[in-house]
Amino acid sequence: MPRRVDKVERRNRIMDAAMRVFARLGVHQARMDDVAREARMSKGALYWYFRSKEDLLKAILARMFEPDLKLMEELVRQRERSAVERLETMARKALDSLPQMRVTQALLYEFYALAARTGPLQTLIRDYYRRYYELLTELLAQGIEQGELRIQNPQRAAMALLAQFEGLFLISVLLPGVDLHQEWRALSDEVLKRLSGEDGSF
Amino acid sequence: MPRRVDKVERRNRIMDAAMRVFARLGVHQARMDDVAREARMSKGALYWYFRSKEDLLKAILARMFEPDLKLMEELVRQRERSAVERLETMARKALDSLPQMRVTQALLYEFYALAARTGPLQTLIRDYYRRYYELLTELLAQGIEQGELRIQNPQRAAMALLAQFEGLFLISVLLPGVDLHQEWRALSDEVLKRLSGEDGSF
Amino acid sequence: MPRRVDKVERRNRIMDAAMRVFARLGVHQARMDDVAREARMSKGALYWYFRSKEDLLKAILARMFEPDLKLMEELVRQRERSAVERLETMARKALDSLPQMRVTQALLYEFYALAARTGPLQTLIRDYYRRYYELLTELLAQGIEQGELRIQNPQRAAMALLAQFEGLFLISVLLPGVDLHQEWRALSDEVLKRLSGEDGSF
Amino acid sequence: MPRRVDKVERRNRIMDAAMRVFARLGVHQARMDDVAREARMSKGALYWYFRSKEDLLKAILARMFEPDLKLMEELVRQRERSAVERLETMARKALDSLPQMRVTQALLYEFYALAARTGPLQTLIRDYYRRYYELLTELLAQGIEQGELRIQNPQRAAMALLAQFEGLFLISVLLPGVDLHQEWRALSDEVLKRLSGEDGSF
DNA sequence: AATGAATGAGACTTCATTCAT
DNA sequence: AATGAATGAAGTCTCATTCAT
Repeated sequence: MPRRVDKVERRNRIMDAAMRVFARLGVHQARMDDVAREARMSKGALYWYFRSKEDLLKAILARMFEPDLKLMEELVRQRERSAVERLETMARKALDSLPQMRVTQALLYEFYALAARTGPLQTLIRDYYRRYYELLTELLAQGIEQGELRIQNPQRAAMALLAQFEGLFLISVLLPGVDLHQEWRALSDEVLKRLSGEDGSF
Repeated sequence: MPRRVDKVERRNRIMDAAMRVFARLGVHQARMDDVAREARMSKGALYWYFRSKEDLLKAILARMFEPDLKLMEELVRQRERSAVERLETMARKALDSLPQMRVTQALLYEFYALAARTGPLQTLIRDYYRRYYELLTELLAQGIEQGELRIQNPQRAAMALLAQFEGLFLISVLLPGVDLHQEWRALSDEVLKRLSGEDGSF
Repeated sequence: MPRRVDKVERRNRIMDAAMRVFARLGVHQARMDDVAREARMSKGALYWYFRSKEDLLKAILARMFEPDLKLMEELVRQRERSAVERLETMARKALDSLPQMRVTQALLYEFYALAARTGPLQTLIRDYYRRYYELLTELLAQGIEQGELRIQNPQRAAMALLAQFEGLFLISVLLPGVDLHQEWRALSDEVLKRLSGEDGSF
Repeated sequence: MPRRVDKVERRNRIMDAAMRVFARLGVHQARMDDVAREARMSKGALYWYFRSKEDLLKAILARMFEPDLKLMEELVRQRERSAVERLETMARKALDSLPQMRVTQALLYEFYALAARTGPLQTLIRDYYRRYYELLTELLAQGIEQGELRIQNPQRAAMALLAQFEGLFLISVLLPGVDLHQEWRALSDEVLKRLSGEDGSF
């Protein structure tokens, strides 16, 4: 009767620790020793659950993106609901998760840097992002179809939306004084108004 | 009489090489050997012109940001010109430099990742960014003063502008299909219209 | 009443597996994990039956050499039989075991490499080999005594015999085309003839 | 004006050190640190001259085998000389190099163990050995042609010769008391006699 | 008796930096 | 000014062994 451990819990614990360490020191500067110490395990245990540092990084990436994708997929599926309402849900959830995003923001930009460079993670990150973009486009298309949204091109609108939120997020890193929470809410409100508004500014 | 080498030219050559290498491989993955080879020098020579890798990185950072700051400072100084015109100049210059930005985009995100993380470069990057933000705010303030711009808060408007352009830039990395040049122009046009427009959407 | 496992059978199973793995990968490159997998046990179980990897190796070594020694001891004891006949028996048994030797040939040379190097296994291997040599010498001495063999010095003859067979065996590793079985038989025949022949070429 | 060093001398110094260390501890047990210390260099310097441990091992292997091959090639080329005389030269040279062979004997068996096992060095070692075998065969063939040697099959004779000398060499490892020098000379004499003798015992 | 998990010393290799010329 | 060589700390990963159940 061997020692029983919850493999999933173990992997999550390591990923949690690694995210903190990676965010603090940067993916490359962080050593596996640091991760091990943060996870209160030996280095060897890390390698019991993850083949390599890169493997660990990929798992973290997946775990970061998948909940958002899941939410979007769910929202896109709810065709009976109004598109605007669903966009509001989305915006609210994003707002709620902002506090914990702060922790991983550094890590996120690390990932974006990786996305800009040919390498094993580039495709992965871009694939996640593209999927998110496609789902958002579909949601907007549904809104147009239902006559709720006064926009012409759901693809360009989706892109513009992503750009604005990503931009705000990035700015909050570069200009530390920015009150991300407040600006995010303001942007959400305005954008939702414009999407359904008559001026068709998207 | 020994030939005096042009120290500035030498430093620039090294920085050019380093930027290419850093953009290609990432700051951390790139070795000083790679930089030396790209610059067609010995590794030792690098250390004649730069104290360390970090020093080289800082110099590159400075050289990347300073022309933009110089331009902005110049524009802010030209109080006799219309603010909208000066913003147009700014937008056009940015558009012109887009092609070469592509090359160093990866490097830029590397810097942003560094900006998100406590460390010696964080302050430096944020300082540059803050300075740019302040100058843009001042330019907008001049526009308000001159009655050209129909916006309330030049600070928030500056932030929104930066966010939108940074956002678009980032999106173009994450969604490879995006035609950055075209989108950038479209965004510039729209934003300038909104800045001076009656709806006060900023 | 708990089922008692057969310790000896278990140890043999592990040794069999280890021999295959060691032969395939080399003693050093082979990991205890590999042995465990080959033996269809957990790694922990290995350590229930063997104190350490070295211990396992020693046990394998013993099990490889002892049957040959047993046979030789038995033959030496059969003083009533003709020496030539007994040598023939020996040669035939060796020939019969050639096919399975192929499997462990790599391992054998690993052992010989160890025998050439100061270390815990050196003495062990040399002791086995010396014992074998002594028994062969004794057998030859009996043959001389009985007037069957026309050789002067049983020690040198024993050494020469061993050298020739070991040499052939080694050559068959280094020159893959060699038909070991055929050459071995030819050598046996010739050597037996020369041992009892008139020319005293040993 | 950079520091000038003799790269060849440097490589040789490292190889000398590595041979001593490998022979003493075994290829796998020996660490690159050990080699570095023995060569009185830093570990980094080792990697300046050799890409990897395996690379170093290959270079050593080449340096061990090539002089013997060179000698054989030279002898085979000297068609005007009697084959027996040339074989005598060969035997004498081998005898002369015996003392230093002692040092690398352990290493040699390490190599033979590698030759018995699938891997990057197997082909290399076998190729050297095969070349040596072919050259010896050719030399014997010349001897037959010139009517000096009374043997039928130069290939089998070459194989038998190699087997006998390799066997003796191996035995001297396994039975430490053997006087290798004396036995080697005795074997050489006898073999040369038999090669040219009338009994055609090869 | 046996297992799956965990440990941690240590292996090879890399690379920013320094040195001798 | 510049070079090729050298250094050595540190990084990732491995693996014999031990542990808790």
